[in-house]
Amino acid sequence: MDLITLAVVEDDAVLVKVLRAYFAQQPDIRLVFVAARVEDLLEELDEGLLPRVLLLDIGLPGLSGTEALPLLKDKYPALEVIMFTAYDDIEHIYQALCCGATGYLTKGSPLDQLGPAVREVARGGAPMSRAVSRKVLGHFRPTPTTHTALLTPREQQVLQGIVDGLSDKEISTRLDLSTLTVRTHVKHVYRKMQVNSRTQLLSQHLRGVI
Amino acid sequence: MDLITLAVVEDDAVLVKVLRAYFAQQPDIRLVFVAARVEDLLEELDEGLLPRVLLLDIGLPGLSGTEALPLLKDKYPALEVIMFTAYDDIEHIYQALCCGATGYLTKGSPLDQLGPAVREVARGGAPMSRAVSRKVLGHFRPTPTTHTALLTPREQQVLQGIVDGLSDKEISTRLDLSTLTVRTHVKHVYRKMQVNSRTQLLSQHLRGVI
DNA sequence: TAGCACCTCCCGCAAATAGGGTAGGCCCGC
DNA sequence: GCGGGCCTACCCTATTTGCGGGAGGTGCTA
Repeated sequence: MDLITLAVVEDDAVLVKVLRAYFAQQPDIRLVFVAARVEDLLEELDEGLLPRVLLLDIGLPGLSGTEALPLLKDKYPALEVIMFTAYDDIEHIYQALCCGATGYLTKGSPLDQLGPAVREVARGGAPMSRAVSRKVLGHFRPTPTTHTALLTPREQQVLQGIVDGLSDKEISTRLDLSTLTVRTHVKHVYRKMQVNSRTQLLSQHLRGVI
Repeated sequence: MDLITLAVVEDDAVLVKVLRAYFAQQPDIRLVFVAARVEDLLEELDEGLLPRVLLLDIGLPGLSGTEALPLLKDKYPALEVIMFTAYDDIEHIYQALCCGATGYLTKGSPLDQLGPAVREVARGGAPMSRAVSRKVLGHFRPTPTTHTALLTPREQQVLQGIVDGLSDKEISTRLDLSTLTVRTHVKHVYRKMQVNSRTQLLSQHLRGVI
C-alpha cells in the first residue's frame, strides 16, 4: 500500500495532539504538516512537499477553511481536501463541496473513521459522515415531503416552468393558458411556498429546500 | 448488532446465487426476499415482511429499477434502497438519487463491499462506490472552468447576491453600492452568462451550468 | 344543495427588471 | 502617455413581475 502524505489544519491544540497520536499509529499515513491557520499552510507549502490529502477545519482564526479552499484548489488542484469540522448544516456542506472538497467529516464521528477516510479519498473516493452523505443526497430530492405536495397539479406545472427559467408568457405558451391564468397560479405558488419573488423561489430551490 | 432484513431484486441468476451465498455468511444480515422482477416485489411484499434494505438492480426485464423506485418509496417510505447496477453514468446515478435511492453500488466493485454498504445504509448512511460518490460531488462543482471565471470580482459578488435570492436593492445594500451600479453589473453578468433574465440565470445555476 | 377546492380569465397599479446608451475615475501595462 | 479594463453612477424606455382584487365554470362531497 502506498504511503499517503497528510496535512492537517486545525486550531484546537488538544485535538491536534490527538490527531498526531492517532496518525502516528497508521503505518500507511504520514502526517507531514500541521498548522493552526490556513495562511500558514498557504505560505509554507510548496510543490516539493505537497501532501496528498489535507484535513481542513472550517472554524479557524483568520481565513476560514471554506474561504481558503478555493485558493488551495486553485494552487494545488490535485490536493484532496477533507473538511473536518463541527458544522453539519447543509449550508456549510454545500459550500465546501462547491469549493472542491472531496470529503466531509464531522467532528462528532469517531476518531477511527479518519484513517479509512484518508485512504478512501486517496483512492479516489469521497468519504463523508453518515449524516453528511444523507444531507448531500437530500439535495437531489426535489420533492421529498415538502411544500410541493401542497401544490395542485397545475401549480406544480407552473412551478416547473419557473424552475426551467421561463417567463410567465413562455409558461402560458407551454401550458396553453392565458398569461393571466399563469400569473394567478404563480401567485398561489408564492403564497404556498412562502416566498415573494421568483428569485427567492429559485434560490430556495437551489438550496434544496423545495 | 441488530439483524438487518434484506431484499434483492436481480435478474442474473448466477449473481443471485453468489449473493445468496455471500449474505448467508453475514450473521447480521438476513436475506428475506429475492426476485428477478420488481413487479414481483411490489405484488408479494406487504407491510408484515417489509425488509429494512433493498438491493435493487436497474437493468431488469419489465419495469426498470429506477422506474420502480418512486412506486416503492411511495408505498414504503422507510425502505432503504441501494441501487446495485452496472450503470455508472451520471444520468442513471442522478435519476436514482432523485427517486429516493440512498445508496449506489456498481457491479464492478468487490463483493465484500455489499455487507458494509447494507449496514451503512441501515445506520442512516449513504453508501456509494468510489467513482459514484465522486460523480455525485461533481454535481456540486459548478465552476471548474466555466463562465464564472470570466466575471470580474465585483460581478461575481453581484452574481452571488442574485443566487442568494436578493433583489438589486438588497445587493446594493450588501455591497454598499448604488442600485444603479448594481444594475450595471447585473447587465454585464447577463451578457457574459448569455442569459437575459434573472430567472434564466438562476435556472442555469440550478442545473450546475454556472 | 351548498360549500369547497380548483382552474380559468380579467382589471389595475406599483415596483422590479431588461436593454440600450453615456461618462468620469482608477489602475495597469504597453 | 495612452488605451483598455474595471468600478462607479446615471439616463432612457419597454416589459415583466408582485400584489390587491373580482368572476364564471367544474367537480366533488358533506
